[in-house]
Amino acid sequence: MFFYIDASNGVPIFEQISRQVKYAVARGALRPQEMVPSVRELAQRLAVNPNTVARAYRDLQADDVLEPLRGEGLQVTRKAAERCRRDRQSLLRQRLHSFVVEARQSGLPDDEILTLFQDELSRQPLAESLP
Amino acid sequence: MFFYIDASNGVPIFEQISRQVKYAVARGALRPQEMVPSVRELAQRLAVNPNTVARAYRDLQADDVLEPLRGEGLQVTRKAAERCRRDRQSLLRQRLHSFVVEARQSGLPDDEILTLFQDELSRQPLAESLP
Amino acid sequence: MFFYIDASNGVPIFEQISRQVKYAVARGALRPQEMVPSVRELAQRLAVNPNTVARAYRDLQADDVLEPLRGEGLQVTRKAAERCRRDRQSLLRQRLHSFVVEARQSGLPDDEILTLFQDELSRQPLAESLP
Amino acid sequence: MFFYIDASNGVPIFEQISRQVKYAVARGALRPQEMVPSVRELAQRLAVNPNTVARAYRDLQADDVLEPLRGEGLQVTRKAAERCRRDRQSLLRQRLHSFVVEARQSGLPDDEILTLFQDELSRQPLAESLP
DNA sequence: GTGGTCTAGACCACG
DNA sequence: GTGGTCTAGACCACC
Repeated sequence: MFFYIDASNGVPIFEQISRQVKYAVARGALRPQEMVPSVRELAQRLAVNPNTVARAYRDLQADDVLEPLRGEGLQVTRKAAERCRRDRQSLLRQRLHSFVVEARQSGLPDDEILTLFQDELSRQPLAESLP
Repeated sequence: MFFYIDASNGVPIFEQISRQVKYAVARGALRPQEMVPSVRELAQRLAVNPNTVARAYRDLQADDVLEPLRGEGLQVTRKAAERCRRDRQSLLRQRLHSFVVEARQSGLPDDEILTLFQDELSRQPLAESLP
Repeated sequence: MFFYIDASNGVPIFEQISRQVKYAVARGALRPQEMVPSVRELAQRLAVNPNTVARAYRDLQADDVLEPLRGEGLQVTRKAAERCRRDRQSLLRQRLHSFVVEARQSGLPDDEILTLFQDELSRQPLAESLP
Repeated sequence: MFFYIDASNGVPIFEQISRQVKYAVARGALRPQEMVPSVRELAQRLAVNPNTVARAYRDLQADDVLEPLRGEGLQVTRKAAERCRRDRQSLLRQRLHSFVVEARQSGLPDDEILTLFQDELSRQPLAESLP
C-alpha cells in the first residue's frame, strides 16, 4: 500500500491523496499504464468519503497524471513519470520556502534552524516513513 | 516594524498576526509589559478589518501572551517571553516535521532534500527577511 | 431542547451558548460522540446571528469539548463528559464564591443570607427551570 | 478603610465602588451626613482612574445616596441608610437568583447545590471578609 | 450540506 | 481614546 492519510492535519484530504499519488509515481512505486484503485475501493480503504477520492482523481486527470480507460477505471498516463518528478520538486520547494520565510521572521538564528532540521532528519529513519 | 501579512498565503490573516506577535516577543522585539498597537491602529496599518485584528488579540489573550489594561489597551504579559520562545520552537518543529514526512514519502533521497534546504537558506539572505 | 438564551442578561450570548453546551454534556443530555446542531440551525432556532453560534462552537473546540467531523459538523469529544463536569463545578463555585464575598462585605448577617438562599431555591421549582 | 477592589473580576470597577459605598451605609460603617473621601484621594488609594471614582459618585448621587456639600465634597444623604438597606437586599437577591437559575440549568442536583453553598459559607470566615 | 474567514458597520462599556 | 459584542452578508473549502 502506498499511502497514509492524516485527517487531523489541516491539509485537505483530497490533496493529501493527489499528492501521494504523484509522489508514488515520482519514486516509481506506481508506473505508467498501471491502474489505480477504484474510487470506492480506495475510499473504503482510507475510511474517507468517496467524493473526496473522486475529487483527488479529478484533479489528477486535470494534471494529466491519470486518464480514464473506458469503463475499466483510471490508469497512470505515459507522461506521468516525468511530470510527477517535476511536481515533486516544486511542491517540496514551495513548502520549504514558506517554512524558511517563517523561521527567519521568527528571529530564530540560522544555526538553530539548521539544528532543528538535522534533528528532524535523524529522527525520522527512512524505513518508517514509507509504510 | 514587526508585521508582514501575506493575504494570499492560505494561512488565515488573524493567525499570521498572532504568530507574528509571538515571534516578536520570542526574539525580544516586543518586551513584557510593553503595549501592542491598538486594534484600530494595527488594522489600519495592515489594511485589514479591525475584527480580524481583534480576533488575533483575543487568541493571544487566551494564550496568556496579552492581557488587558482596562481602558488603556493590551500589553504583553510578564510570562509571555518564555511562553513565546517555547511556542516558536514547537510551531517551527511542527512545520518542519510535516515537511520532512512529506519529503521522505515522496521518495526524494536525503541528499537532495538537504540540497533543497541549503538552497533555500542561502536564497533568503537575513536582511530581506526582516523588512 | 437544552438551550435557553436571555439576551438582556449581561452575559454575552456566545458565552451563554457555550456554557449551556457544557452543562448539557455535564448532565448527560448531550453525550460524547453525539453531534451538536449545525451552526445555521442553532442560529435560526435561537434567533441569533450564525457568527455568534460559530464563536461559541469555536471556544468549545478550544476547550476540547467539540471536535470537527470534516464536512459533517461538530461532535462532542470523548473526553468532554469528564471535562464538562469539572467545568460545571468550578464555574458554579466561582459564581457562588463572588456572591458570598459580596454578601459578607455587605454586612448582611449569615442567617439572612441563608434565608435568601432558601427562598430562592424554593421559588424556582425544578420543573420550570428545565424548559 | 471600608472596601477593596478586584480589578480582574469582570464587574466594572465603578460599580464595585458604588456598591461598596451602599453596603457600607447599609451596615452602618458610613453614616448619614458623613463625608466620603474626595475623588482624587479615593482614586489614589484604590490605584484607579479618577474618572472611574467620579462615575461611581455620580451614580450614587443619582440614587440619592450622596449629595454635594457646596465646595466641600460629597456627604451621605439623610435618607441613605434606609435606601441602602433596601438596595442591598435587592442587589443580593438578584445575584442569587441568576446563580440559582444557572445552577438548575446545569443539572446539578439540589443537594449538591446546597453542599456548594455551605462549603462556601464555612470557607469564608466573617473576620477576613471585612478587611 | 457543513464550518471557517473576512468585511462592514453599529453599538456598548470602560477609563 | 480603548476593547468587546453582535449583526448582516459575502465568499471559500471541504465532504
